[in-house]
Amino acid sequence: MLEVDMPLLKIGALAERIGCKVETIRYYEAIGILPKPGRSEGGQRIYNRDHLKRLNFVRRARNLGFTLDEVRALFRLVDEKGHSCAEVRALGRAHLDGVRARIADLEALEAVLEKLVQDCAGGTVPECPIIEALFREAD
Amino acid sequence: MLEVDMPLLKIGALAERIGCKVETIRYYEAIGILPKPGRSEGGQRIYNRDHLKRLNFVRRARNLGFTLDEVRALFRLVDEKGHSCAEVRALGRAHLDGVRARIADLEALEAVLEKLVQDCAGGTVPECPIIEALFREAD
DNA sequence: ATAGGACCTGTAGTAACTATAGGTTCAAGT
DNA sequence: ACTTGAACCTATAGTTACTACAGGTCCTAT
Repeated sequence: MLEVDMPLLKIGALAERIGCKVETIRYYEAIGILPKPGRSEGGQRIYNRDHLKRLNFVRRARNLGFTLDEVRALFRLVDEKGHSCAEVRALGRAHLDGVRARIADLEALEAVLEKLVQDCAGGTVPECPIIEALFREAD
Repeated sequence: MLEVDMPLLKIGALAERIGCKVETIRYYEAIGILPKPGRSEGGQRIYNRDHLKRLNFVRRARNLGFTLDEVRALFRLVDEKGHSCAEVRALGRAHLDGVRARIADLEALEAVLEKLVQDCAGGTVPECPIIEALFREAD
């Protein structure tokens, strides 16, 4: 019962389970996002349930748009005892603010592009309003 | 009247005029986005009105979220004779579609984050709903 | 004449991976 | 037991669009 009875995975199986590339897992290990796993006699990485959970955490957080630095911060909160849920929420809220700012930027851009594309009817390139708009305001 | 009577700028003045960094201009030249300018006797870059207009074009397009590859494509349409405005519009429309897709993604993400942050009340980290959500669905 | 700011080239660093090269280990089939 | 080939290993380079050095040269004003 040393470590048996839990699913031990090699890197390929882990990658498939999580739905990411093998290289990504090795990359996360190299930059210290994931702990170094044990190795087989031949030197191949062997992962246990903990690694699986952590990798899953990282991928879910990444899908929510958190940066790896933010993931690191989240892990610190999880691993060091004595942190409050409020601290986690603060990180989440800051991230949400960033997301909203990006949405606003993109929507402004969408409006400009929409107008540009609408104004562009037929004609030839020299009079194309999109090109005009891009060249405009130069000296 | 060889080339006099138009404002000749050194790289620093050009950068200031456009509002970008000197290094960015040299970078654009290195990757072939901007044509190589003339040089002074001492070897310093000398820019004319054409360079100014092109750099302005690049920066405006970048601000609208076009990639440098898209800018290259736009320049090709401008420089090669015989292209129609419709081709430009097609590029613009494709780009607009990309922007809209990104907005949709971010809005979905916003909804998830919003819910996560709302559910997170007080308590300690082990029971924090954000952390729970991130660890969940692992084996 | 000289000080120092602007310029030069070339290289490395950023984020978050992805891809390649060249070599080893493992598991299945004969 | 042996062989094949997939999966693994390390290390390095490439991606995007810049930014930031380091170490040296040029220009301009005093």
